[in-house]
Amino acid sequence: MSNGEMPAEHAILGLLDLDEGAGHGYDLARHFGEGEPLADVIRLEPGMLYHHLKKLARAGWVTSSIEPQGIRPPRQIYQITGAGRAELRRWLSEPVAHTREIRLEFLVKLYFARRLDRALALRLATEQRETCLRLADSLASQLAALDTPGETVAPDDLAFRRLVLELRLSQTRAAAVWLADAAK
Amino acid sequence: MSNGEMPAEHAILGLLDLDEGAGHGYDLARHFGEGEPLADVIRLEPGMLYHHLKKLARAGWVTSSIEPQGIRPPRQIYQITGAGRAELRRWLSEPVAHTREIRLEFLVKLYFARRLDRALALRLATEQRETCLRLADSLASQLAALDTPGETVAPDDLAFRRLVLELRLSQTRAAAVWLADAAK
DNA sequence: GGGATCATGTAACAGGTTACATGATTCA
DNA sequence: TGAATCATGTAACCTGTTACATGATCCC
Repeated sequence: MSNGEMPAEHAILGLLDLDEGAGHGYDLARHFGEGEPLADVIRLEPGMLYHHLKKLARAGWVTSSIEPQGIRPPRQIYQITGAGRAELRRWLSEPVAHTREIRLEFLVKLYFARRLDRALALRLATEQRETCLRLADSLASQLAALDTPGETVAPDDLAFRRLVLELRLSQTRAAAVWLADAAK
Repeated sequence: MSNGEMPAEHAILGLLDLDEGAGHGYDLARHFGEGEPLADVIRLEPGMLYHHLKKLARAGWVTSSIEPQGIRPPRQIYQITGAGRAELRRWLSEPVAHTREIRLEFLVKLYFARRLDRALALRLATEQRETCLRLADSLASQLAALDTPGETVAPDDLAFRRLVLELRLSQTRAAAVWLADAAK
């Protein structure tokens, strides 16, 4: 679990929290469909959604109860718990560790932080930017270290390594610039 | 399978092709270990490596034979086939479709293209850059379309959508700039 | 004697995709 | 008559991660 902290599960928690703390699967699924802002960021098929709801229940972050509907099929109503809310806040307050996680996980965090608590969203974006800047520094020094050779490396390998680091650096810097804007 | 065309399998094909067309699992595994240029780009644990070798054999891209070693355990020697070489070339000549695939899949392509055929590497990087520029155009026009409102959207949703598109655009443009350098 | 190296894997688990099953109801 | 909506899921499959199993030999 080094990598990626279940953005889908937390998105479900976030949706429940926004929607007065309760909802059912079919209803939640609509938020991931065509035209919804979250659909541009994370995809979630019904199968996985119901799977995640059960996982959240096992973790104690939601509870469920059945609501009969008369003619229509009965609904499983999921209710976010105190522990669920605490977990959501914890998750929303932590920036992601890697540049590649910005596109999906960070954007999901940002979406919910913006609706739940504007100040939290600003703090999140600011800290994410600082994380990126630290990463950029590290990449820049790795790049510099390539030119002061310790062992002899094949020149072709060296050129390729430089390309890899330059790509990572440029992506990370671009993210930092964008984050300065997102933190407004 | 909309997404990502098995970079690990193709990396194995590429290693076999570089190494006179043949090799065994343990030997291939070393190329993904500490300090190797590919290790910065793609991770491949032994378990998955052996799994991929069997898949490649089922696809007809490699054949295998056992080489007894006397005292040491016998080796499964894998040999790339004509079909395997053709598949490798096809894969190496196609840029990736999405910006997020540049970091892993495109870099693997670039690594092998550079060692196998310099002209191919330049063509690949150039076409990848053009793909990125087209994507950037599309994102820019989606951004512009946000300001000419068809339906009424919540202003908060609109701001979030703009952020998402701006992030994708900045990442794609950064990749295009880097690719101009990589195509030299 | 203990750990690294050689060499090939299996097992368990986590996450995700695609497709399908059910069965009533409303709408064109 | 047929499609879409409501509502919940299962099944099969693929990719990937972590950890372990085997058993000899080489090196400190």
